[in-house]
Amino acid sequence: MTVPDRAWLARPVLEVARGLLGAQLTTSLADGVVTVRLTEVEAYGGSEDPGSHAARGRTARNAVMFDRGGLLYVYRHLGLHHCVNVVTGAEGSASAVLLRAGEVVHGHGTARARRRRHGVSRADVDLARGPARLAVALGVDLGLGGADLLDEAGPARLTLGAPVEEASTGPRVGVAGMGGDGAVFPWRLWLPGEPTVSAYRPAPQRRGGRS
DNA sequence: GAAACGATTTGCT
DNA sequence: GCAAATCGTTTCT
Repeated sequence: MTVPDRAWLARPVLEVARGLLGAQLTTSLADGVVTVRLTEVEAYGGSEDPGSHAARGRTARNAVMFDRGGLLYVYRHLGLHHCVNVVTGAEGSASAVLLRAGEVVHGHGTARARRRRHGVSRADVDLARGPARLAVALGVDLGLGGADLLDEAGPARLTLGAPVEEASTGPRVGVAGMGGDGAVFPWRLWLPGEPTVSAYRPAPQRRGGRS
C-alpha cells in the first residue's frame, strides 16, 4: 500500500484511471472516517473530449480540472447528487477520472448513517455502488472540491493497492459516442467480478442520432 | 435577465 | 419500465 506522488498523477489519464482501480480513498470528516476501495472509474480527457466538462474551455465551475493532478473535483448533478473526480495531468491539463463505484472497506457505520440521512437505506454492497452513492458514502460535497489528495493534513487521502492484473473496459455511461460516427472511447474501467460495480446503462441517444 | 440542461437516483405504475 | 426530482452553470436573447 503506497501513497501516490504528483508525478504518478500527472501521467496520461487512462493510465491513472487504471491505477486507481483497487486503490483506496479515505475521507476524514467531522462525522467519521470512511475508506472506499475503488472498483469502477471513468476517464475524462481535457478540452478535446466532448464528454468532458472541460470540453468548452475553462469556466468557474471546472477551473480545478485545469489545476495540478491530485486535486478533487466535485460537482453537483441535477441539483440532487454529487459526483467525485480525481484531477490528473500536469497543471494546465484538464483531464480527470470520475469515481463511479467502490466497496466500503472501513467506516460502514458512518457510511450507513450518511445514507440514512439521505432517506434511503441500502445493503453494504450498494453503499458506494454508483457515482452519487459513492459521494454520499464518503461524505463528499462541494466543500471538498479542490482538496489535495496528497496533503497529509487534508480531509481526503489516496492510497494505492497492488496494480490490477485485469481490468474490463467499456463505453462511458451517460456519454453518447465520440467522433460522431458512434466511435466510443472505452474509457470506463472496472474490476471484473466485483459486485459493487454499477449496472451499465447505455447513454441516451442525443437528438439527431439515428437508430 | 431568462431558459435549457445535466458524467443520476429513486419511486411509482 | 418510465418519469420526476431540483438547482447551479452555461448559453442565448
